[in-house]
Amino acid sequence: MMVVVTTRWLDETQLSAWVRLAAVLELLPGVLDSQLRRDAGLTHFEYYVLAMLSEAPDHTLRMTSLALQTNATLPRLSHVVKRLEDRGLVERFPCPEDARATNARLTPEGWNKVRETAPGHVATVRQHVIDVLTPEQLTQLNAIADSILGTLDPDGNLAALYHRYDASPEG
Amino acid sequence: MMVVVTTRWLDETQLSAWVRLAAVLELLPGVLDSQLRRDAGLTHFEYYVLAMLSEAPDHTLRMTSLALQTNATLPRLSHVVKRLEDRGLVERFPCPEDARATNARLTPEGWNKVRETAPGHVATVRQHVIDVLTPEQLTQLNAIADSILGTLDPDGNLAALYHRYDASPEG
DNA sequence: GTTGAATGGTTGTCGCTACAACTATTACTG
DNA sequence: CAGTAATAGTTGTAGCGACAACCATTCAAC
Repeated sequence: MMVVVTTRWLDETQLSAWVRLAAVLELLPGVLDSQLRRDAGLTHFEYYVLAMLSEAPDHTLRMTSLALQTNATLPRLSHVVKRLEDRGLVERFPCPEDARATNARLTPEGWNKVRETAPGHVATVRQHVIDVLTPEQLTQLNAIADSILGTLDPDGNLAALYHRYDASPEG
Repeated sequence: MMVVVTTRWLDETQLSAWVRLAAVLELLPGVLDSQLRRDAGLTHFEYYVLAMLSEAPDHTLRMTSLALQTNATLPRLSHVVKRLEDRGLVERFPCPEDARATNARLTPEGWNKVRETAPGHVATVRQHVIDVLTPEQLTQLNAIADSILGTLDPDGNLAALYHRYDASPEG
């Protein structure tokens, strides 16, 4: 028995929306990455890792949680954290409650790095996304991205983060 | 003289929209890549290259044009096309008009590959983007992505593409 | 309380991409 | 019509991420 499934192609509006979204997907990460590399010597992913830690209680997270929140595999995270550790931005220590687990904690230098780096990053996000959209469009984008994430990230693992980094001594 | 520039942080709506968009940026490419790797043995970028060629007159493009349309550096494209050539999906030949230039052309096998692969790719795009949005949202997304691309891709280099691949002998 | 399975991480290897260096052809400039 | 600059592309090297293999610890079963 031969089964033929006819493809539902995209109409003009659908195609147009997808092509544009695909272009954003292709270009925006590179722009964010370039700015961070240039101004802070950090990959976007490295910055993301530091930012997640800076939001966590005691600036500490278990590797597994961190991997989940950053959409990284454990091996990848392990490599990245090792490099950040070599640079003195993060430190690792065994988790007291579970001897299998490892905690990653921001060092004071790492915390400073995040606070120094955040403004430039936010400015870039503003320049290319926030400030080119109307308040109405921002609301729409919220709903649109939310719908898309419904299938991509049903548990909302990546929804944390992106707070403010004030100049106050205590975060 | 010391200059202090106070950062304009994001308000709640802005932050929410950005976090969600960032999550989509992080997750969607992986999903597209996985499907293509699994079902066609192609990277998303490789598929993109083949797709661009399939849209071009005579299924042929100069390396530079192809690089521009796919947002790739020339070295990267050179490596990728070499691999595709080894697999028999693409062939390279010197450009008649300019002896410096190289043309890349889809082979019949490459053209078949694109037509075989397109339906699954479109289905994935539908599943995660098109079909989870209302027609109204698709229109909104069009305008939003357009605004963002205004700063990212002012010349519209990536705006081509994503047509249909019918079963008819001639494309 | 052992045994087997599941969890939490690390390390090693391969493939892909960025960057730099290089070659070859064409376009400017006087 | 030289000589220089700009364009078009390839190749080599280094770094990052995916995947597999591996070790250690905890949990589950009986």
